[in-house]
Amino acid sequence: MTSIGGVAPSGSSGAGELLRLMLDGTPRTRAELIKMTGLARSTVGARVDALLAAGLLTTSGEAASTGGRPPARLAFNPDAGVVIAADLGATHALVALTDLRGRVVAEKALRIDISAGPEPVLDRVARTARSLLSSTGQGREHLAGVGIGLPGPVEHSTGRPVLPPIMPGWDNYDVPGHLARAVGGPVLVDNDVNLMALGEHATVYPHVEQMIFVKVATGIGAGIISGGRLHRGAQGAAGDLGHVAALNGGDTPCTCGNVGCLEAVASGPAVVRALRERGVDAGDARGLVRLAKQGDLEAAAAIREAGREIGHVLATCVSLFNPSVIAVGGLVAQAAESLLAGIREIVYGRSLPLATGELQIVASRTGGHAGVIGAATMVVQHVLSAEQVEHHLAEAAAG
Amino acid sequence: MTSIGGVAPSGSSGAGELLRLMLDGTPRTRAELIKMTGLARSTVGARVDALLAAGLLTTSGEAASTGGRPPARLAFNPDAGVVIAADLGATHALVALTDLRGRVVAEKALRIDISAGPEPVLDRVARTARSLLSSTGQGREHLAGVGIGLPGPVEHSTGRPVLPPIMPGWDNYDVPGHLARAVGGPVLVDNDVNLMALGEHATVYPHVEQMIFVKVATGIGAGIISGGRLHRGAQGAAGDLGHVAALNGGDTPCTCGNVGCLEAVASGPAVVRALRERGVDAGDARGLVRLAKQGDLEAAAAIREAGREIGHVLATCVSLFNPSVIAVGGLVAQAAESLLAGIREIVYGRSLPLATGELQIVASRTGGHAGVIGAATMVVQHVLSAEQVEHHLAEAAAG
DNA sequence: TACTTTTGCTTGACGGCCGGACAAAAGGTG
DNA sequence: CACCTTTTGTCCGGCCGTCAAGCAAAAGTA
Repeated sequence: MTSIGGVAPSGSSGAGELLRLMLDGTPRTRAELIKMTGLARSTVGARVDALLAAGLLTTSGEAASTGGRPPARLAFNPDAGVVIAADLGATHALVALTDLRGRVVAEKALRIDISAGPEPVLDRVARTARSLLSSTGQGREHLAGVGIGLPGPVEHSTGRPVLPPIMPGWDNYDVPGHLARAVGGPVLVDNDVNLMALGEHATVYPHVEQMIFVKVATGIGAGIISGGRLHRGAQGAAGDLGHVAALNGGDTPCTCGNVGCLEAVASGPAVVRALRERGVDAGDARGLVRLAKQGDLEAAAAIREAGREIGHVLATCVSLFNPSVIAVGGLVAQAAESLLAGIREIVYGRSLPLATGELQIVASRTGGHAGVIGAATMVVQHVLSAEQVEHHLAEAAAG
Repeated sequence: MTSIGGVAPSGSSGAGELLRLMLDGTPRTRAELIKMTGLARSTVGARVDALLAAGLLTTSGEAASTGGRPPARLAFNPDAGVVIAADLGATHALVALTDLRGRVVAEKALRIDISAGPEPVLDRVARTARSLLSSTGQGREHLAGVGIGLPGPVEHSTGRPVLPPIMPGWDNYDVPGHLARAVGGPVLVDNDVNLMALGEHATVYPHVEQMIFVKVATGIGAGIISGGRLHRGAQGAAGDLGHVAALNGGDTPCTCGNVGCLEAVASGPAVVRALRERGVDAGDARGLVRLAKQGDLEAAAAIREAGREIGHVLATCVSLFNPSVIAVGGLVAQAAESLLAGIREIVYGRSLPLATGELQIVASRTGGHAGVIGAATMVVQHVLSAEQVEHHLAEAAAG
């Protein structure tokens, strides 16, 4: 397996591609793999051996015999490594340890102040990550990588925030360098909403090619899956729906300095404000959701009205993008019925039948964990890419 | 080269990938190819030989000597085959014969009536295609393929129109089957605006990853390039901007049955109508453009106002998509200054700096040929994909 | 017990790619 | 003119991955 000529061998083992077939989690027999890949028995046997030796595959019982020796079932082994996944907001952070399937094994919520700057915040995240690793008995050699979502635009290829509006001191900071030193492994960074989209897509809609994930909380943002892959845009700024002009935005001032932004009329704080003007004091967004869940009609109506405003923007997105699924998450989406009702009312009424015919508008199913699940998914997709697996196996064989 | 076991050989020659490097048109020496690919001299030599034998590469002079034998320059040979490209509108069609670079060699404009149904229209296109082939002395053996753009949604994988609003009788019609029988070769079909986006991208912005092409004519539509590839959407309905709600759409009735659509206030006919209400009769969209080019202030103002309406919708698209380029084409865009001014005014004023910082909003450079160039590009990208080239070379070696 | 099915392992063959070697081509230099 | 340098074009032996085929073992069914 060691490369003789020093040049990368072009006829690589191909075990990585075989592993990718198994990443959906369904166990398969060797015979099924032979059928799926079209490879020879001997080839599949050799690749399965390599993956079993690396611990990336395990045997999981036997299938029913059809008259002879029962075939052994092979399955992807999600415990071949662990991932540290973190989802950072303005005031809260969630740090989790997941398996290679993106399932949360252990987690810890932190109160943070993102405006304190990158060093103190990332140091606390790193400490929490190390304690999660040691409390679950995982050494650093089991760590496959670290994924982290930040509440602002990120240049994914470098892992650096770019001009984030609510993260003073973070602009162009080397997040991967810091976390690699403090925790280890490859470190991948992205915008938090992008990761929520990635997580929702990977765990709930793996076969959907086009979808939009909308987060409605303090801000409003969207993550876009195009052709089964995350669409990040030219500057990593795609999905920034918060500062689109709302239909009835009027002169409502927005934190961005402009007026009439969607975020100024349909975000959590905006709905709380609108409700206060009607004489109902919900306190904050959390209180708003509580009221709505208790059946308060005023709160439900206000949330539904926000849904309509969001729906007008999403109608344009539907016409432009033609997704099959719109998933809505974020704190306000916990009062899902009202919000979805408002969104659906406008989107289905306003878009063309061809685009809405097979469109589902649904609540997020990953709930509050969408961010960390997405961060873990991002790491797993990187680490278990065909090239990375080939590389790993080659090193294991050489060492 | 013939496959012994009947199974596709996985260790294929790889000449296709080498050809892909040459598709940008720049001539290169063998030494440069060796550096770029990292392959051995002998391997590059063998692949170049195969491509030279197939006519896909040609030698194009010598480079400067650095003291010894001057290296021979190799270049992609765009005359290794021809493509029939057709762009169909409601009343006009353009049929062209292009080389493998997408350059139009010969063309013919037709008056058609798309509502006459697929058979008579496609038969006329096919007759024109055959006459273009014979008049340029090209036999069917030189035909690499046929590409055709239709004014409605198309399921690209099957080449069948899906519920097209202005093409009665075309729904689910087997366009590729008909044209393959009547002309020959592989036949690829797509929406006309998608093809305009593809053509503009391939010929003017080949390295741009995210862009939007907007066509403003009788209707308004957009083609989207995401990650360097065409984004078609879940039902092939992506980019349908014409029936998005315009900001000042009011109750203006639209042909789709809804009110306030962008197409109802900013398309060519809509601007002509608005102008007539101000007492200026431009006749049709062509007359409108003529007036604007002659310096008529009323016409320019009306077009600019249409640009503003389009700009409001595009501002949302920019926030959602974060493209690097928006190219504007179609008949009305021939009065580019006024239209672009209106679009820029709103988009740059309304979107966030991060998204607009490197955004170019420009007029289409492919002009009236965008559609056929895109159709040709679609065929070339298919025919010269690595797999197709491998296949072609293998057959040539076997036969 | 005989048969079937699946696995694990081995063997011979083939094709792609590598590295090296050598001749030819084309220009510069003494 | 002879000689050197650089690059190309071509050939050859060898390595590696894959394939097809075969055989023994395992484990269940008839």
